[in-house]
Amino acid sequence: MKTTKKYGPKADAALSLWVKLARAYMTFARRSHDSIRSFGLTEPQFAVLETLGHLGPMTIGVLCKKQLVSGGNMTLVVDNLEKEGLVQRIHSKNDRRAIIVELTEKGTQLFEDTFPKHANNIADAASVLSAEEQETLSRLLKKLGTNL
Amino acid sequence: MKTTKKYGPKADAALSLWVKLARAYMTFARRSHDSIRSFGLTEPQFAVLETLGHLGPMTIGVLCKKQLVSGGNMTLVVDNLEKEGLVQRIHSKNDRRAIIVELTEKGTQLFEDTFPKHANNIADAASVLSAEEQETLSRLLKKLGTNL
DNA sequence: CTCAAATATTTTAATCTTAAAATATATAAA
DNA sequence: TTTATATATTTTAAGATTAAAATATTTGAG
Repeated sequence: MKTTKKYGPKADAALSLWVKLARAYMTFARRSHDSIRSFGLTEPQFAVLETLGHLGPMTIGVLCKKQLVSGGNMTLVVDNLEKEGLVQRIHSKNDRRAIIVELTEKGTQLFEDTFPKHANNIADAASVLSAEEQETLSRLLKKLGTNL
Repeated sequence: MKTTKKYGPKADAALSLWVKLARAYMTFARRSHDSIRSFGLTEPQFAVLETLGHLGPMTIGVLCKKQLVSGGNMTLVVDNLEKEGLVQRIHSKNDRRAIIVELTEKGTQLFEDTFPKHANNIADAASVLSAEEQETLSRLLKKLGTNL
């Protein structure tokens, strides 16, 4: 969306950048969303599956930090995955406040079946950019994300 | 999040890019969110205010397309803005199915009071990047978003 | 003129998301 | 040992988000 008003050149450029970042993210997320839905999961559920599949069991608090979501949200997402039999909650022996979440056999199977497809879908979506452009974009996004 | 498995160099690079895009977006959105909350609005509400403030009254369908959200969602967001007295729904004379949403006097005032502050906040958040880097990032994001 | 197809918005059900508060437990200071 | 502070997760309330279905209206083919 192009503003018709001016807020100064720096602000205008930053607003334009923010709009492009939001749109690129939302359209990329839409595409990711469509393929994940075909696995019978929502994106936040798939994100948890992916994190546990790649990094192994972890507490709900660590999942929250990695996914950048609140504890209240993660409780519900894990509830729904548990309901599907894809993960299980295990009380930590070291800290009785803490819950460790791990994939069940079923969850591991679903992750191994679906993630390569998802990876290919993501690669396809990114293929409009050359390898160099992807590297440049990654570097600038990382720099942008660091300040915030 | 760095994957420990390999899905092929192209897929790995694309996955890494997607993670960085998602993180940059979410941390930027977090910052935007914090300043908008101080205006007593949520981000989707502010997005509607901003769109109507810059571009003038428009139908709910057009708002949906610009904001990349569903009709069910927009109905609720506009409901809440209406409840706050910031917008009003007007039945279109040209098409009795269509509803035109426009800012009230109160909504216009709030938009004019808050948007410059928001613009400055966005400029500040983007300032970690030079003007050239911002231009490069904008160009690559636009290219990425076009394919999707 | 009639009717099928398309469109605009709303409604419904389910999931996601946050902030704040509550509960239980761990940690560290006194 | 006691108590204040911090931490982990859950609960609550409210708003956001989608997909699908429903309702009302418009458009265009026959």
